[in-house]
Amino acid sequence: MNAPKIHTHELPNLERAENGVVMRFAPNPSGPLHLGHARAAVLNDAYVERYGGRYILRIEDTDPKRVDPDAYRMVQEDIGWMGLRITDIFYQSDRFDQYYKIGGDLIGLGGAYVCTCENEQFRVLKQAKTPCPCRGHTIEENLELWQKMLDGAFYEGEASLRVRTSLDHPDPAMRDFPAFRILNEPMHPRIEAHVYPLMNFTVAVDDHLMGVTHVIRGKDHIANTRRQKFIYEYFGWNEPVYRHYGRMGIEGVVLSTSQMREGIRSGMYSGWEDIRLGTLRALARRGIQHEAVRQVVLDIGIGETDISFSWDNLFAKNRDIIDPVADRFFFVPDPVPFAIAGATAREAHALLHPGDGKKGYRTLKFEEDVVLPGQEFQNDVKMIRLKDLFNVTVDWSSGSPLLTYAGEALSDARAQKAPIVQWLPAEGATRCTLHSPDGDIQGLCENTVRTMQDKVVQFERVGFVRIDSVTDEGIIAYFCHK
RNA sequence: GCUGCUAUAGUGUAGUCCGGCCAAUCAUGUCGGCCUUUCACGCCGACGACUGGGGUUCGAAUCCCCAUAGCAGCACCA
Repeated sequence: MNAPKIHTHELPNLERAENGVVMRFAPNPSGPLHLGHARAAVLNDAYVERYGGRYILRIEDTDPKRVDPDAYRMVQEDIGWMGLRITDIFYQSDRFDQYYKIGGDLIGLGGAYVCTCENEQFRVLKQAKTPCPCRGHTIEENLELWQKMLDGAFYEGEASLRVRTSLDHPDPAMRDFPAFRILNEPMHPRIEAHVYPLMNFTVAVDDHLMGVTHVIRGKDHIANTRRQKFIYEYFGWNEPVYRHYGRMGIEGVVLSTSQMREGIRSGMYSGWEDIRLGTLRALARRGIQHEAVRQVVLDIGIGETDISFSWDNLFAKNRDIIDPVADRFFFVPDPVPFAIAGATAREAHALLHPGDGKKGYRTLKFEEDVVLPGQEFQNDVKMIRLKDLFNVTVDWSSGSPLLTYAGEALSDARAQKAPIVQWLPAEGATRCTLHSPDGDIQGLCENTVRTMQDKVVQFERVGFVRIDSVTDEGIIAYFCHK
């Protein structure tokens, strides 16, 4: 066995980071974390690790429509699984009073105005670079309207606070974007509010108040960064260093939380842990190690190129970690019973790990009746070696295969190019269902696997699996990768 | 439509800022071989890329221009 050769691309250095950094991971608690979150979380974590400093977890729960009360817990669990070195935790829902105050300050600076236009009407005016009537309010009028908003004088959609940018800005996305809105429902799970701040406002305010020095986030935030800079400018705050990495598409899975939620609701998926999902808990259930996720994310880096995530690359990292430590066991898919003629009862000893004899071996009793993988008999094999036991010849003359003891010598099996297959005693094996993304496989496995709950083992000639549960009914395992 | 970002092998990535050391790195993948009582691991070998077109230059993956493609934003989501 060799030490796992982990070589990961070095992340580029960050400017203005020599004296330490303050960075943040800021998820929306709408569901559990997935691979997309892991990228942001790990990248930031790695830089805090490199430069030293604080790593802030900021729960961005300012949209009650997109808050799942369970997600507060799930996000924490997922962060724990990833092993992030979080030093500070903030909930934006605890900070509304500050946002209101600073919103008022921004109005006082002439940087924001209360807009009571209809949304669609404003959109049209904006495209035409034309100010809406509300833009002409004086600061005093705005302050008054703002107070009315806070006092509940407006209903949902009737008023918003907009940041005054530049109406002839070439990018329509920059023109007078909203900072607060009014929402009458749903109720926020943690607080009572009807004036809700929007992310471009809270992010700018919080990044400043929390002393964030470096922001690493996806390219989809480039426009938001530019919007947030307007707020920095009004207040004269120092901007953090921004880096935006490219979009990451993931082959074969839905990453959108709302789509996953819908799939779960409709029964298409069993839950957030369904192994067909890209959630971290789904990966963990299959036996993907958090360190493999970290490595693959660091390997991908912070390039601005849009990329497609490759499961192969993740599996390779995971295999590097798992292969040296995973115990080996026999699993017989599609088990077919056979009686071996001419063999004497005995015990077979098979290494728990072929590269590490110190781990010892497991013992399998042979007493004439065994089960073998059905697919080994699809073509007319003449000889098979039962691994760690002996050779058998296969006689097809009666139509169905008859197996007869054919000696111990491995060299005979080699000479005959006999397949070496996993086997189990017909009496003394445990039922095992192996769930894989491609479907379920029924089979039998060694009884010892009963002691391996939550561990990742290798089913020889099948692949690495995680033992999910052990009951009187049998074992449930999840296929990880070859 | 407007605005912006990106463009190296099947996938990820190095090199691009400061042109020559790049007939382009490493990993993964695929194929072949060796090793092996697993179709795992390990070892050896092969395959495979600078989006296209102009320009600057003695010389361009690297600089400039144009084109094309992909992505994102233009939400009272994050």
